[in-house]
Amino acid sequence: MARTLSSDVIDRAEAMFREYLRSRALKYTSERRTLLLEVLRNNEHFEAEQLLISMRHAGKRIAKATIYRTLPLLVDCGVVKQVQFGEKLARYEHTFGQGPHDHMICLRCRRVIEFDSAAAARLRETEAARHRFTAHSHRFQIWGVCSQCR
Amino acid sequence: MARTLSSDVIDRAEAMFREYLRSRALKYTSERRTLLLEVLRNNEHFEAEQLLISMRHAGKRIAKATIYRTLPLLVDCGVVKQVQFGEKLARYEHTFGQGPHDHMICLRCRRVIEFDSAAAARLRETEAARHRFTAHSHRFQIWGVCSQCR
DNA sequence: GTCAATGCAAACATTTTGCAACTCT
DNA sequence: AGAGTTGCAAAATGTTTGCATTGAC
Repeated sequence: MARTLSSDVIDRAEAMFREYLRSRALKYTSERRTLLLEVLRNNEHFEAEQLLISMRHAGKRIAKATIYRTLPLLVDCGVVKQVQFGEKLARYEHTFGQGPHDHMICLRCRRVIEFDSAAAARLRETEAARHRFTAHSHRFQIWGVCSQCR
Repeated sequence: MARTLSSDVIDRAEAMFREYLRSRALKYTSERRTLLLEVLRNNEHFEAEQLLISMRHAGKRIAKATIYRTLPLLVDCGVVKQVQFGEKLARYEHTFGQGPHDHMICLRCRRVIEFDSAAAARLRETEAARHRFTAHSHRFQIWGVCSQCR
């Protein structure tokens, strides 16, 4: 779940976030930095409430509203990606883990398996071209049963 | 949006729904039939609230709770599929339109373009096999800008 | 007649918003 | 100093639930 953070990742993420904020005349507050670090510590998929709880545990005070207001900024600057597994709540993952990937979700154990998305990205370009569409991103989710559950 | 319904579609959908209900000792009430017809009249993607409104317009009274309780049944019996475009609310589409397809969503105009999902289905089998996963379904969504918006 | 379904309103969960106090730049 | 940010609580959104009444089989 949490992992040791390489300072390299922190530096790159922080640079992206700061640059984004600066370009829009927004501020890099201590809450935003704290949240950024918390997000990077989460290797798995996380949600707003979870961030609040683990930050509280770590003794960092932050308002829920601030989390909800900051997450879109992190998405916008590319540090975080929204993933959604058909639930109502918003799930996120940071983009400094393994490379581009999509998700398989086991219907039995709810486990999420990540798989390389290179092929899906190629397919997306093919399909986009066919419809004169300019693709920016995609989401490919596969539901089924994982090997352990069979 | 709405269209002329072939009685063939109605018959097939009704058969699926009734059979499903019967097999679980559930009842085919007039509310459920009305909702089924309303769902079939929607060629585009729809949501719970929309169904309520158009039924009210047509003078059919139904409680919101009934809609929320019935939609999962329609999903379960295969008449309806849930599609989700990264919003919080649940969107659906009935399965009697064109064949299996996935969606491209224009970020500018929000238009949704459907495209044949045969290639995506093949890719899903390839990826599933690679991870010893048994795929049941998938969702492939592409975000970008449509031809009209460029 | 029985068991499930309905309507209604209240409860819920998640996310958004208004506003006064505060803090980066 | 000033514009953007925070925290808090209230509001909004979408969905679920409890319960008395109604209706399908």
